[in-house]
Order: sequence, then structure tokens, then C-alpha cells
Amino acid sequence: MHLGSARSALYPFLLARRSGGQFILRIEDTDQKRFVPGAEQELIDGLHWLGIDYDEGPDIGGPFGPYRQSERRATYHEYAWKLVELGHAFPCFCTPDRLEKVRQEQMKNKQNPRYDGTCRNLDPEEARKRVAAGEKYVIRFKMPKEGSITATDLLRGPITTENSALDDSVLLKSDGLATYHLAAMVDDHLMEITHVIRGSEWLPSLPLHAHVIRAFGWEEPVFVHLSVFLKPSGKGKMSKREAAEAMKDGYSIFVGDMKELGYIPEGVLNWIVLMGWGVSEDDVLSLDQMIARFDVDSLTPSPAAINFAKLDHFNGTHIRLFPTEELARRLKPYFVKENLEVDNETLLKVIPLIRERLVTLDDCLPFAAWFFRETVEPKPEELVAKNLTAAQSAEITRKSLEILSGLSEITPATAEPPMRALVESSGLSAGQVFGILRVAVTGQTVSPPLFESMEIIGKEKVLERVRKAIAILEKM
RNA sequence: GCCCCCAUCGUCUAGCGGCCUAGGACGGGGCCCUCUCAAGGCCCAAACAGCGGUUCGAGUCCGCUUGGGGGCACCA
Repeated sequence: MHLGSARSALYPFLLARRSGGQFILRIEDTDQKRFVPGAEQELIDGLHWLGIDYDEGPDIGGPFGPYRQSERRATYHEYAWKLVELGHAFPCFCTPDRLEKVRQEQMKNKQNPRYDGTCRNLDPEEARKRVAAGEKYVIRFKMPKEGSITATDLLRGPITTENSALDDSVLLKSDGLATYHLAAMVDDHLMEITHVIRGSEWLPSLPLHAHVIRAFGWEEPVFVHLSVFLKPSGKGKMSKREAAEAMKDGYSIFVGDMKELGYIPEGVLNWIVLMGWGVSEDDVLSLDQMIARFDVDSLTPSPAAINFAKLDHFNGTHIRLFPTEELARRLKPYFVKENLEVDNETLLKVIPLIRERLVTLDDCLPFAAWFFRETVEPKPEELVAKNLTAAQSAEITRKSLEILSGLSEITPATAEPPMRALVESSGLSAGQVFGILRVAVTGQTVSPPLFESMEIIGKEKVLERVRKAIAILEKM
């Protein structure tokens, strides 16, 4: 399940929620050759994680089931033959081998590859007999030789296609299962689908689909063909190679990777919903806000380049929107995964300090893992302040220790004023003095605010770590 | 090769004939804030692909060119 599939689910979901309709999950698994075990579950898990819930589906049932096309072969068989009876389709006994040769020949002669019509006008009785005798066959749509068809895409308007440019496409395969062209049209009718929102790679087969629907005399659903996603450069669509490239930078186009990478559903949703849909202002949207503002015919038909920087932006923005308890709940697993013992009381105190620093949830580790470690291991060279020697650094740190140890407790209110005074009287900069303490206390050069952090770990640990730092500096 | 679709800042987009000296967001640059890193505030640079029409008036409508994308399976 990649970004494209996620968006193809999101839009109809928003439309259904907006308009009081039903959003259904139908598994289109009519190609057994491409069956991937676990793919259906991955899809369901992805939708669940994103918060896109469906009203009918293979795992929850519904009034129009079954929702797996592989379980609907009898239906397709019936409708395929119905089309034969109506004179809009015909059984075809051509072998794939022969058809392949015909195609090669056509290509060589610079003709369009298409079905050569061998079985198109077979005597119906004769054909029926061959089928009854057990001969392998497919059922093809009998595309009119003349005229044209006009089908409408909601975003693009009416699109007229000459029938002569269309082929006698296979509707029912020799394995007895339908192709998408038949299965989807039959199911859309039977399941009372009002809106088909799909990728624009389906646009070329829209005329065929209109033909099939009209041959049955059914009402057409509204067709909406979404723009394709282009790779970040905007040149060409996302490829396997590009996907691997993104992964190296800590990004992915697969929904299944997002959680692991520290992205939250809110951020991912906000990101993809705006790739192909524009709101005039207030880009930051919750799912409810999306539902409230969604409008199918304001989707954009032009291709959209994937922009991971924007994913980071939305992810960080939504993280900042979380209440402390909620963020704690989401962050905890990342600490646990690092085998850190996280007590909720401390975590709740840490969160306000790191919230606005997180782009992804796993960023909590570099900022706050040290809160939950017994000791820290500062690098000696990092304990030496800029433009100072180790001895000078040790000297000012001893003075800092003196001040801090004289405090009954260390809080920003108690510690910062005397420390500022020390900075003032020493003639050094706050960056130099606090920098040493930061490395001493946190073990790193980048951390949440110093005095707030000190308050959380407590005076005892602070003094212990500062003493250790002095010892290190004195040995240099 | 043939068919189809698309076209506004680097990117996602607003704009549906006069409200446009083209708006927002990301990214970029600058300033402010500042104990690091962020976040936040203020400011700046940045686009209607080109050419013809239609119209009193075109980013908005039409045509062509160019560029981009998709499709031509017993895959979806």
C-alpha cells in the first residue's frame, strides 16, 4: 500500500463521510498470478492506521458481499454470458500464442496492436457447442466498428473516443474469472456505487467501461480520475529505484513504513490530501476538517510531484498539536524499543520540553533518551567551551558547581539567576558556560533547555554529573 | 508508432472574464527572540510555457506549438 493507494482511499472516504454515503472496501483480486499473501491484510492495516474506516468490506461484511472478487466468479460468469446474449460480447477461442504472434506482426507493420477479430463473427450455435465441448475460451466485448462514445470524467468533462480506436477487450478470462473491465463494472452496479475515484491510469479504459455499462443498460457512476504522483524531481512517476532512494533519506512511499519512520497518521493524511486537492488557506487540517471541507469536483487533474519536506512539516505541526498525555502515549513505544525504563511522571514532564523539537516521533530519542539513563558519557572535547582551554573550562565549571550545590533545589527560577550572574562576572558568554553544563548534564551538545532539564533529573544527578565533568576536564 | 490526459512561484496549490501591481503553504534567504537545537514573530526573492485568436477587457474561453504524464495484456 503506497501513497497513491492511500489517497485513492482517502478521497472517497471523505466524500462518503461528507455526503452521508458509505465507503466500501472491495478487494480486486481477479488475477491469481499476481496474488500476494498478506497483501489484503496490509491494506486493511494501512487503512486502519490512517483512520480511514470503511462501512463494508471483506473482513466486516455488508449487504452487498462478498467483497472479494475472487469469491464472485459465478456472478461474473452470468453477466459475461448475458452480454453475449445481448449481442455485445462473444466467446473467443484464440490461443494466447496465436494472439501474441499477431501482435508481433502488427507491431512490425507499425499497426496498432489489437485483436484481429477471428472469433468475432463465429456462428453463435457453433460457439456454444465448442464451449459445451469444453474448449478453452474467453469472452470479449464486441466493440462497435463505427461511431464514437462520450464518457465523462468529473474533473475533465466529456471525453469522446472513436470506437475504431477501441479493442475487443477480454471481459472473462479462460480461468473463468473476470478482468477488471467486467468485474468492476458489474460490482459497481450491484453494490450501488455512485462514485468511482481511481488513478488516472484508468482514463484510457473509461470508454470501454462506459460501453460495458451501457450495454447492460445500467446507470453510470460518477468517474473521477486522480492525478498521478511523480517522483520528487517532478520528472516521471515514482519507480522502485526512487522508492529505495527515498528510504535512504528516512522517507518512504509505503504506508506500512510510515509508523516505523516516526510519522503519524495525522501528518501523512494532511500531506497526501493536499497532493491533488487545494484549499485556499489554512493548510493544516484534521481529518474532521478535511471531511467538512472536502469537495470532489475541486480535485486537480494535473500530476503532482512528491515533496517529502512537506511531509516533515505536516508531521511536526500535528505533533505540536497533541496534548501532553496524547503525545506521551505515542512516544512511549519508541523509548521502550530502546530498552529504556520510562516512568510516566518523568515522561509527562519531558514532553513540553521536546514537543516543538520533534519532526518525527522517533526524534524523541536524540532529545530525551538521556533523561532515562542512569549515567551519561560526555565526550571530553565537547566539554571544552569554545575559545577556552580545558583548564579554563574546568575552572568555570567548578564555580558553577559551587552555585548549584548551594541551592536547595534546582529549578529555572532558582538556578538561572545566580548562573546568569556568574556568566556576567566571569566575562564569559552564556553559550560558553551553559554549553559546558549542557554536555556535562545531558552528555550531548544539543538538548532541551538546560535548567528545565536539570529540574527534571533533580539536584543529586546534576551535581554528580557536573563533578564527573570537572574530573574529566582536569585530566585533559 | 497510435490514442488520451495535463500545463500558475523550485514544489503542492488558490484563481472558475474585470475583485490579480496573481493569494496561501512547503522549501530558500534575511531580521527578531535565544543557553544548544527547535518552535514562534516579522520581512524578502520566486510563477500565469510560447504564439495566435474571441472580448471593451484573458491567468481565467478557443486553436496551434512546445513540454510533461498516462495508456495501447486472458494485469489491475
